[in-house]
This record gives sequence, C-alpha cells and structure tokens, in this order.
Amino acid sequence: MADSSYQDLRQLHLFEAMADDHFAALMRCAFVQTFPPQVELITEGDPSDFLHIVLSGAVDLFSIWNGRETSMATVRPISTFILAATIRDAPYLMSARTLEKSRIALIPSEEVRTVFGVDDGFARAIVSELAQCYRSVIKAQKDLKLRSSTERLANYLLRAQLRTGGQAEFHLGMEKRRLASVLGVTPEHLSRAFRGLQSHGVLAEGARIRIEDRSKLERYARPNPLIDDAAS
Amino acid sequence: MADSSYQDLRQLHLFEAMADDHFAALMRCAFVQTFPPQVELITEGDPSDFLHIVLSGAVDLFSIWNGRETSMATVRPISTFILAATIRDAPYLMSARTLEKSRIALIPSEEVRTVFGVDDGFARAIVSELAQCYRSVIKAQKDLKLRSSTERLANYLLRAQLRTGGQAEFHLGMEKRRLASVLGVTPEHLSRAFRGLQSHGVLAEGARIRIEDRSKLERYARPNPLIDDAAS
DNA sequence: CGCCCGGTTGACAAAACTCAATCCCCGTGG
DNA sequence: CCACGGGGATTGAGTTTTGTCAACCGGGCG
Repeated sequence: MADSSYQDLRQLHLFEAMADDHFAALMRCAFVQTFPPQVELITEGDPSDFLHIVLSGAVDLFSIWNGRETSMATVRPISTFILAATIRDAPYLMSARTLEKSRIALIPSEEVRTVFGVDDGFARAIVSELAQCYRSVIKAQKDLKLRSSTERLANYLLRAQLRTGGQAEFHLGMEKRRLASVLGVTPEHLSRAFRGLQSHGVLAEGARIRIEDRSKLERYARPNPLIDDAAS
Repeated sequence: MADSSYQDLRQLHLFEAMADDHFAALMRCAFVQTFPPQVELITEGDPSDFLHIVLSGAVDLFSIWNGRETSMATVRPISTFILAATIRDAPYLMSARTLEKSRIALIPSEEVRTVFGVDDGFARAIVSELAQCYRSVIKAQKDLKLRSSTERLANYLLRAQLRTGGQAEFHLGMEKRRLASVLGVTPEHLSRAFRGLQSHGVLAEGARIRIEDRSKLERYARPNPLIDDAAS
C-alpha cells in the first residue's frame, strides 16, 4: 500500500488508538483499489468479506426491495462503511456503488475481527464509531417520519450549506435524482418541492443553490439539533 | 438491588463477559424502580444520566418535532435502551415512556463509561450490542422508504406472528393507535389498511389478529430477511 | 347508567406518485 | 463548427396514497 494511504488511514479516529503492530497487521492484508464511477462495490445480502474505507471520491449506499430502490446514505472521505456487518460477520444490509472515480481501501473482515479480539483500543474506537452511526440513522428516521418532503428538502439544504462552508451560494454534491432518492421522493416531486421553497428564499439553478435569507428558510424548516446536527 | 434482578442482569449478553468486580461496581450504584404505565422516563434533548434496562413491562421510544409525534421502537425485557447516548455522553435523541407497569434498572451513565474504559469484555459486548441496534434501525429505514403503508402492516403482522409463537391467531401487543405511529401512518389510515389486508387472509377483531393463510399473505407482503429478520 | 376513549367510517383535502411530453445541457461525431 | 443524440430535469394532467375532520360506535369503568 502507498505510504500516503497508510498515513491517511492511521489518522482515522477508528485506527488512532490501536497498537502499531496491530495496525500493521491490518495493513499487510489490506489493499487499495481505484474504481471508476458507477461501479457496484458490494451487493446487499452478500457476506461481508471486506471492511471498506473511502479514501477519495464518494460512495452511495442504497437498497432494493421488490423492484424499488432507495439511497440510504453517501459516504465521503475519509470514512468506513459496513463496519457493523463486518463486526457481526453478517450479510450486508445495503449495496454500495461509486458515485465518482474513487479510491477505496479494503481490509478483509476476518482480519478486522481478529484484531478487534486482541486490540482493546481498536475495540473502543469501534464502539465510538458505531454509536455515532447509530445516532445518525436514528436522526434520519426522525427526519423521515416527522417531516413532509418539502420540510426534509429545506432542512437538507440548510445542512448542505453548512457542510459546504456556509456561503449563500453552494453546490449540491449530487444529481437531483439521487437527492430525490435520499429524501425519499420521486425526481418529479423533488422538482416541485424546489419550486415550493422559492417563496422561502431558495433559488435553485441546476445544481447551484442560493439561499437568499437563511433565517427565513429556517422559519419554515425549523431545523432541530436532535435531527440535523452532525455532531452529538 | 434484589438478588433476582442482579442475576437477570448478569445474564444479559451485554454484561456476560465482564469481570465480576466490574459488574459489582456497576450494580453498587444501580437501582431498580417500578413505574406505572404512561410515565415519561426520559425526554429527548436531556443529558443521558442513566443507562436504562427494562426488566419487566414495556417501554415506548418516541420522538417529537414541531408538534408531531412518532413512535420509534418498543423495548421489551430484558434489554437496554439509550446505550449509544450513554457511551457518547450525548443528549438523548428519543423520549421514553412506559407502556405498562414496568420495572426498570438504572445505572449512572458516568459509571457505565468508567467501566467501559477499564473492562475489555464489556467494551466488546457493547460493540456487539450497538452493531445489532444499528442494523435494526437500518432495516426499519428500508421498511419505511421502500414499502407502502399497507405493505408495512402486512410485514409487521408476519413478524408479530412469529414473535408471538407462530399460531394462526395472536394478539397485537399494543394499541392500534400506537401501531399506527410505529408504522408511520394515522390511526384512521391503519384502520383502512387492515381492511385492505382482508383479501389477503388477515382477520382483525380488535387486538386479536388471525392470519388465515400465511403463504397467501406472504405473496402480498414479500418479506425479506434483509428487512424483516430479527437475527443477522 | 352514562361517560370516556379508542376504534371505525365517511367525505373531503392534501401530499405524493405515474406517465407522457418537453426542455436543455453536454458530449460526440461528422 | 455544427447537427445530433442521450440523459437528467422540468412541466402538465390525472391517479393513488395518505391525511384531516367530523360523526358514530361500542366496550370498560366509575
């Protein structure tokens, strides 16, 4: 593995506290691969052979049932996905595909579980990571069950503005059809939801979004730290 | 704490692998309390002062936003709730209330974190528990995003039948208004969804449900292990 | 007995989806 | 350089799903 990747990974919160030789052991059987966009990395239901880590690019976690598909989350550098499946040695609950050209590190799940069994710092880091993931999903579920689609879009835009640096004008990081899937609506409906937010100060021109008056949008969206704050 | 409660807790997967003296330390500052029905045990947004464990009865985890309320999960004996908040020392994301008269064990979060820091078996047990919780919520989210309300009800009934022992006739463990909230619909809509399932072999008379022909209902519901199986 | 409350029903309204047509950007190839 | 084609985005019309409001039913309990 390239030295730069090695260093990037070592600094991940997940690997920070573990013993050097255990980290080295993980890295020995890990490898990094670059994938073009739109490649399916894993398929739900498959056994979890590798822990995946996004080093660059972006990965979409999605799921299919009865011919319908929905996007569950986007994974951006540098973070892992399907940690829970790896730890429990259980099948993937979601599929994953690259959104852009992406560099992915793969660590055999077997080896992750072995090191988990012997390295206490690693075990505790995993607790922290999983607790974080759990709380994120709970927030997503509250978003889904308590808000209308337009309210979800409004709050999504408020979060996206912060994530991209807080400028009044920013760029949606994805196609609108995929944003629709993330929000749990059809692309047509999303289009109408955007129009519905015009009166609350949202200007959308393609993927470029402009929030004219954040506090006005907030009055409509009513963001809540227990749903929308990334931290905590 | 009563000796029987002590033994019950000790056998929990979460506490099984930990050192005796660490378990004893947790128990020393823990206490068990019995609550009547409909008591609010915790409120979302509050700091997570205690890890809660349901010893008997049942607890509803719910959440409120902008005047709307939704039921997120039901906790039945013997299991914990708000473990993630305790570990991260973060505010509760959900509120909790007793559904019936319930015995609840409370362990100060501070103490849980302390023992987590020193007992490796406990730390690993928490990993396993959190990974399980995480996967459960992911399944719930797939259920919500990929299925219509009637499909959710149909699959819920199939799961409930298995959970209660597999008899053709069984009892809903809760009021229908709460089931509606769990499924993310209004009580009126749930009522209509039940009627819609009559043609798929579901007979509902109050809280008593009868599934005339499970395979017929399954043809409609299309249950999927990656959404509906409790294990894995 | 009569009240209260959960459940059901009906009528209507709002939200969201479907299908089809069109637009428009962008990249390709002539 | 421009015409063409493809795919995402938008728009419109109509349908389905879900929610709202009000009325009513019926069992359990004081």
